[in-house]
Amino acid sequence: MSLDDRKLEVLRAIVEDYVETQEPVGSKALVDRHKLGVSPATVRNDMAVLEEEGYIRQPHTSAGRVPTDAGYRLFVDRLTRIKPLSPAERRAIERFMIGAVDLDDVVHRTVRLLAQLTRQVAVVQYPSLSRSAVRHLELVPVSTTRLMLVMITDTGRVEQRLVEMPGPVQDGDVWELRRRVNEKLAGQRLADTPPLVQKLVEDCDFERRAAMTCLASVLLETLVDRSEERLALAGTANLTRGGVLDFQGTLRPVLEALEEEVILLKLIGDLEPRTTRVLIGDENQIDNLRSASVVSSGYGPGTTIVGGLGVLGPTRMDYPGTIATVRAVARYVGDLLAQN
Amino acid sequence: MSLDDRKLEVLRAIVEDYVETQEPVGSKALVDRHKLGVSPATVRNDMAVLEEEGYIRQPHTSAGRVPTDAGYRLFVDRLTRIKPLSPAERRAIERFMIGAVDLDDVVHRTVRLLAQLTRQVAVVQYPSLSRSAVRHLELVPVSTTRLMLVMITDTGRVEQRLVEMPGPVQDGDVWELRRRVNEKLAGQRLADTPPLVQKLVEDCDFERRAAMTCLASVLLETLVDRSEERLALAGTANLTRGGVLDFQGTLRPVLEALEEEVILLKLIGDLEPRTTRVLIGDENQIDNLRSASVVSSGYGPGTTIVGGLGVLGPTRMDYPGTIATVRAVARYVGDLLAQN
DNA sequence: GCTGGCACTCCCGCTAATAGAGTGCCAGTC
DNA sequence: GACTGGCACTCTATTAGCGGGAGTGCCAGC
Repeated sequence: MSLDDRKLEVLRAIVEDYVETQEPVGSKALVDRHKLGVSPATVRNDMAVLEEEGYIRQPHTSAGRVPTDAGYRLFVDRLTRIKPLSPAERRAIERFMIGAVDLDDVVHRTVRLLAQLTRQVAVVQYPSLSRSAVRHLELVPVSTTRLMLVMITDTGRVEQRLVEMPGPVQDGDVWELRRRVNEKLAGQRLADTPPLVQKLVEDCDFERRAAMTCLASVLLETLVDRSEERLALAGTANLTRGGVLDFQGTLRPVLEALEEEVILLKLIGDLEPRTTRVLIGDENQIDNLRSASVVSSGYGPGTTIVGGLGVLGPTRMDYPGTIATVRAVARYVGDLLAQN
Repeated sequence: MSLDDRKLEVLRAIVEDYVETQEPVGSKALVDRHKLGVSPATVRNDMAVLEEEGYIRQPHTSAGRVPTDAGYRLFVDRLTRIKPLSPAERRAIERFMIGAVDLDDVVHRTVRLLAQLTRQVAVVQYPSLSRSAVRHLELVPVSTTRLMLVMITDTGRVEQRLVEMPGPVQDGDVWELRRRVNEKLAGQRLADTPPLVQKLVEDCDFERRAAMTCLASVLLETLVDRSEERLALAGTANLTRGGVLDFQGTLRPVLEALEEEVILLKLIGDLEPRTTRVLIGDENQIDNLRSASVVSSGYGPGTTIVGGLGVLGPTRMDYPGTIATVRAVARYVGDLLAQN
């Protein structure tokens, strides 16, 4: 038996009411609040079917119905009415972001904004290094045998790292190294650099070979492999909304998960351009976040993606609203980056 | 009536037991667990006095006693037996910190280490800019009219900021600006720079005056005033230990406070060299953290302080252990910085 | 295929009763 | 004078029992 239109309508009503009231919703309450044009008994029959199909369930016999993860899934995929952002929200975004002064600032403002608008936990990934291009590499001597390597990318990220040289380096050497490195790497996307770095060493004249090898290993190891991703987080206090009801009793597992960068990156990583992804319940594959949903989106100038951002909350969340907000913020940040 | 030795001993026993069991402690249990050499009745009399003096209280008639903030205060000030770190803990510190590769790494490892060892929320302040000295300033052209200003400090912090120039700048100009700025500011403590920056502008030849003015304003505004402090936070999941009993019901206010940089800075700021500060309950003057205590310490090379770090938990915390750990970690990080 | 009616189930909130822990006080002892 | 054992008292936490109510499933009728 397939689901006719009315059954879908019933499902939508259940989701909407449950999200709002946080209480199992019964047949009577449903017909009262929504003009379904049929009697409670009919709705009950529909509910029985929806339950059999796995879209809703009863916490216990003779309680109202609650959506299952599958129910939310169906709701998000087929029943979501696009909810345009209110003018107030649009204004809020602009007011919040205006005057952002550098990348750090943009990211911090964004994450706070998201947390505030959605009233959930927000996560913003810094522009990913591997998807950025090198704008300039700078070498600064900090002692006779140590250089500070500073990399500036086109997305505004600045990464630095100390390089321990094999022996004392002269100003002239630094100059030469800087010239060569920039010549080869400036303008290249980070992801494409490893072979170029390799080549740099090979092409180097003998006397600077050792120094360049040092530099190259730091370049490879640090700027590409390690610490490649950074994150900002905000709004953890929002987890306590809705009492202890969401997240089955304890926040502990959720808070633990939020401390793991790897987990967060997984949640908001691997996104398709121009789409907003919704992971419901254990779709996110993370044990600690069984009862959480994640709405995420990639951002970047134009249709490219340089990083991800998103929002985490209880499965019982306002999907249409959250999706709209996340999408709008992602777009706004992308435009902001495009201006640089 | 003053407190004789036995009464103090009773207070200590109460604090220790309560911290361990999280339950109000009664006279009988006390004499059983500690060899006080007197009968429960006697202890009860002592308790009555301690209560009158405000060091302990009863949650309700005929329950055991619980320490008040004043009780903890007395305990920390006069009754704390110094608890040396276990060899395992020492090893843990070293194992954790070894291989830290740059400042970011050091700070992140430190905050995680603290959270893990104390099983509380940990906060680490990045070396404060105002207490750092400029090691080098670098100017990197990113377009014809924009420079990236990068500042490297002796504490390892690297700050960068985009500077919008009044007009196109040539390589030679950049060179000259860089030379002048470094000549004047390198080696200076950040706190001392404002007048020097002022001087830089005044001493500048006419043709570069406009550019230098621009640069100077960014130097002042950004590197000294704004974003001067950064923080790392870890271990929020530890707030959920001890159920909902600590923090009177909700974590909400605590989580909210932890999101405010200003508040955190206040908690671990203004520290005396070589001391560990303990703020108990509302001694910290922050409404949201009435039922929290903070143990903090300054760190830095030698006896100087370049930043603060600390731990936040319920007033009912293991003070001797936490104090020892915080102190040890602060010292370790200080030594680490001294090596650079 | 929809509806009204009805019996049934189960949760929730209320009250009452009980056990237990701990106290304060007092009279007695060293 | 300080300490102790004994005792009555108070308050909490737990358990059990008992409607009220919301919601369901099913069935007969339209």
